[in-house]
Amino acid sequence: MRATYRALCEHGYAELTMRAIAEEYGKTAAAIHYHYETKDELLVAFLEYLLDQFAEDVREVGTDDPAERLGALLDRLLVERADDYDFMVALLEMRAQAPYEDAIRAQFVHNDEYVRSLVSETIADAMAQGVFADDLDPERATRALMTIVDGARTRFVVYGRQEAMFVAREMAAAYVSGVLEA
Amino acid sequence: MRATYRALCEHGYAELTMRAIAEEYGKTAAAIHYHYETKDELLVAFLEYLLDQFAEDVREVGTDDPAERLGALLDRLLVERADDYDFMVALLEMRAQAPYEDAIRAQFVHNDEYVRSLVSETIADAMAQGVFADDLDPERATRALMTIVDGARTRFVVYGRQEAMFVAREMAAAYVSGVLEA
DNA sequence: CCTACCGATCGGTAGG
DNA sequence: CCTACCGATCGGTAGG
Repeated sequence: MRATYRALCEHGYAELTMRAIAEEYGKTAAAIHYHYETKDELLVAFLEYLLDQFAEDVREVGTDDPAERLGALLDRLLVERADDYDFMVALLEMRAQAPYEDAIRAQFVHNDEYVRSLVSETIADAMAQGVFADDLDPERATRALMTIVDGARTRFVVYGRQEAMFVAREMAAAYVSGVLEA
Repeated sequence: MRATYRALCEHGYAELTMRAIAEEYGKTAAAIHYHYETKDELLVAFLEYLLDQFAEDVREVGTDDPAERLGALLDRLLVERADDYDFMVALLEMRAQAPYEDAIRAQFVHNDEYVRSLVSETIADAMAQGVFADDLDPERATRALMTIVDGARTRFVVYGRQEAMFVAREMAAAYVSGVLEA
């Protein structure tokens, strides 16, 4: 998985070969086929590995106070990823395969549902405590926030500007205080 | 260019071959090399063709009233693209190459600067008219709106859900009325 | 712009 | 998990 990650970062998905992965692995290409029957199977396993790191990252936010917790979640999703350009590149490379590989799209859908449930429940908690407006649709607000997150990641990778993540964090904060707390 | 577009939509960037493009073109692969020396050169020309369609789309927004014009721009960037899944897929496929091809990244940067200038000037006009708050940073507000736009496009393609575009349009509207007009 | 073809490289496998 | 190798396909070109 780590060898696949390094090979993907170096070559990009379009130029990713079993031989390049094997080189990072320090073994031959045949050795990889011993563990994974096909290239497709390897890449599906790799995406699971990649997305698990995302899920772990947001799952371990331990704050209880809902408003504070929402801020911590947004920090995890935006600020703490601003240092890892390679990771964001790897993510976009895999995302671009979703329209052509159902198994890959399904993994992204599943991961997105998980992250959204964490955010959505936090917003619902804040509403219950009266910190947020009482006429919100938590799922809709969550989708709005995830749109910011995915926009920042895309812009970070395409334009190579880390700043995109901080602009997004500010914007998310403005949305929370300007719309959710209204 | 049209043949390249069709071949890209059908196969994705990673599986895009000169032969597949030639088949859509209705000629042989050698015929393409008569017009473009290399595959890279063809794809750079193709991206210019693709991004020109975007630029044309937003350039022709003719409304004068700044607040109305900003709404029209956002409609062009979000709502009117909600019917063209293939176009958004083609865009993401090319975007994923930006980290590995400087020429491609440069084209995206240039296009983004152009679109942002249109939005930014409209926001500045609205401020001058007193419709928007007088302490805004138009460029910063524009980056925020573009983050929503790019997030929606990415989510539309990755999750295959057109709804992402409409959620983003609502969110952009909430940002305009909740932050810019505040 | 086609026919015919090139060397290089691809994903994958047999046999050990 | 390696050596050795397979058929298929890649981007690109010579000659017309």
